[in-house]
Amino acid sequence: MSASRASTRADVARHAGVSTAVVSYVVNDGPRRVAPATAARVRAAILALNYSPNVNARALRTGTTGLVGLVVPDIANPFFAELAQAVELALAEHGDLLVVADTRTDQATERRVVADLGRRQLDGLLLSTVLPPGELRRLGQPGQRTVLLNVSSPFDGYPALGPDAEGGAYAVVEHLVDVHGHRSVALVIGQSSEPVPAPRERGWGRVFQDRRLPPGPVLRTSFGRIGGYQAARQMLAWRERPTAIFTSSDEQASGVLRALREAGLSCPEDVAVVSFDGTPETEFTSPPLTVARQPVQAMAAAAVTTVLEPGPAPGYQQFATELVLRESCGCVGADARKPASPPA
Amino acid sequence: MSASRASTRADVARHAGVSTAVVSYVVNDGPRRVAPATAARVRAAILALNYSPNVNARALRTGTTGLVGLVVPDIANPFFAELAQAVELALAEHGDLLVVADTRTDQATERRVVADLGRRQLDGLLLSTVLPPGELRRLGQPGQRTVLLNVSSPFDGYPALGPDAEGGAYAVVEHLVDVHGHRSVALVIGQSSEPVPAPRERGWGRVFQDRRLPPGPVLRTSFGRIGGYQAARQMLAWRERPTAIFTSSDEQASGVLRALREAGLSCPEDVAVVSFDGTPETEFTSPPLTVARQPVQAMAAAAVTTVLEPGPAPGYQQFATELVLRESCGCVGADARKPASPPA
DNA sequence: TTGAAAGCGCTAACAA
DNA sequence: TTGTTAGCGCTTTCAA
Repeated sequence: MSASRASTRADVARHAGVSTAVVSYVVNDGPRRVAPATAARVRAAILALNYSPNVNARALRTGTTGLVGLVVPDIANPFFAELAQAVELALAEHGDLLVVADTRTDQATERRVVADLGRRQLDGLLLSTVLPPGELRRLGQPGQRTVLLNVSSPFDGYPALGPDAEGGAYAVVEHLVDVHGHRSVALVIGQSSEPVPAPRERGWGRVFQDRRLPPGPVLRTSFGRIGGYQAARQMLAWRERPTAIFTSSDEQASGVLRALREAGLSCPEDVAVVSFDGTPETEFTSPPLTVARQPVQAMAAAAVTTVLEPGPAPGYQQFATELVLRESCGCVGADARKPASPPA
Repeated sequence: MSASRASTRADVARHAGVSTAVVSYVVNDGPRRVAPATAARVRAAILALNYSPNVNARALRTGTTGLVGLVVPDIANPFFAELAQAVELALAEHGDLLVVADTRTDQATERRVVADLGRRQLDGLLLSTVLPPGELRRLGQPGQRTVLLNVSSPFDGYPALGPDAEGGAYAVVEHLVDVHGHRSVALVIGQSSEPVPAPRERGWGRVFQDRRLPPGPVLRTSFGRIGGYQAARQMLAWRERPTAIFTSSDEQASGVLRALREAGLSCPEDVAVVSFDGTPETEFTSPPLTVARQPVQAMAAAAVTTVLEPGPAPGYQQFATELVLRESCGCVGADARKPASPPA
């Protein structure tokens, strides 16, 4: 209502009878010391005038904005939503703000967005990319420090971090094979832009390699729920349907579960399902999902530290996933919980 | 790697043999006209020097940052994640960036966050508040235009928008009563800080009022999955358990569904469940949920227009929800889809 | 059509 | 311990 013009440090200086430098020292708690009495007067003036520093002016002067960007393929995907939340929390502890950009898993959009943010003088950029590695390298160094998120191996030229996707996939598929006796596990995985098989695929494949078993079928589809749903429908139409499915994301698993249900099949009795991510909703699906859970909090904290910390960037930080056993693999009280289902 | 210092408009001016003003005219396409030949020279220089304007300097000069804040209680809640995505998309079309802040449904955190963002010279603030209305009013006018999101009635002092929550709740509960013949519907709703009953509660209540029926039981709990789960567990322990449940959020419904399943009850046969929000995952729950769906895209677009558009702020904009009928109320092919379940 | 220059609010080097 | 002041890079008025 009031404030026809916000007060500036000059107003405060005048009001307190000091110089603007002193105001600055008080506001920033340095770099010079200020006499307690003077400081008190300045603080009183700040309160009286309801002064708050102009962030843009400071940014112009210091070259730092207190803003960190996060670029993700799909913020509505529970995994990225959880990641964004964790990153925001970690940033808040540093007094920094989170700028979110969503690329809709589209390469062109990502190019535009990254170029855009590169021009913005953010203090750092956290990037979960869908661009092929080669192109990313050609991106050159944008103004700010960039950390790659959600990658599963060292990435030349950038600090990077992510889950041990191969290990996580191995563990959860191995569980299906060794504990539940499945001889074959179908893989539902997102379209990869890389020439090498994605880590989740490698982990899955290695389980069978190690046991000299033929790997199960591979279905490449989109990462979302629909992708999982379609992949499962396809498989259920086969003459010989798989007894177990490993999906590369929780959302795909959600789609698979729906397809199973529509087909009148029960999980885990008819088809076991396990997935990768372990977002909170996996505890609430029907049945609850056995997953390789990503340590989201830890990765977010590390990402923020890496992007904000001065000094030489660490190369690659890998995070172990956690195998969470629930009902969908056949482990926990699967029958006690389904008194309504027939003996089959 | 290179750029020991980014080039400035002065570098470009020198390179092109013009003044800095002309560079500015070219970059901003105004406010003065520039001779085509000159403009071409300037553009060449910009390319040659890989120049891009310093956003902070411009922000300082013009007082606008190209940043809009979004404050939500829980970005990991699928509804807010979807909202954030839609807002980001709408902002991107304006060339603006989204700053996200998460209050974890905590009033103290929200106070801090809003004060923080208020000092940041953002171009606008989109606020989904958990503060009591009175306090919000006392917040006074922050620097930027603030639009309240997710409110269901006019809010004195702020432009605001949100779903017709009362109408949506009414429609979905009415469906349960009129079409499926339930005489009583339990309400699972989030803790409200308001003295008046929340709109969703009013809509639910009015269904019974209109029919001179006693309303069903009310369970106040948290908005999340756990809240729904606990509320349902509680109800299932009652001597007479409800035949239908309306939850105030999809996440609560997810919790209810899990509790039902654990208790060996089937939905909708034993207990029907309907909810409010209609996030994408409700199509994938078991069974798929009948919901009052919020028009997220439309609300996000309106929010962005309202916060960015100059001129007098519109007062309150309300959006109708859409009744989406699926299986959880008992509507669609509920038996055709469950060939594995016994006749009961 | 273009150039010169003031000044946005702040920080920090330098002087006192 | 405090004051003075030069810019950070940009936009835009005013003059040419």
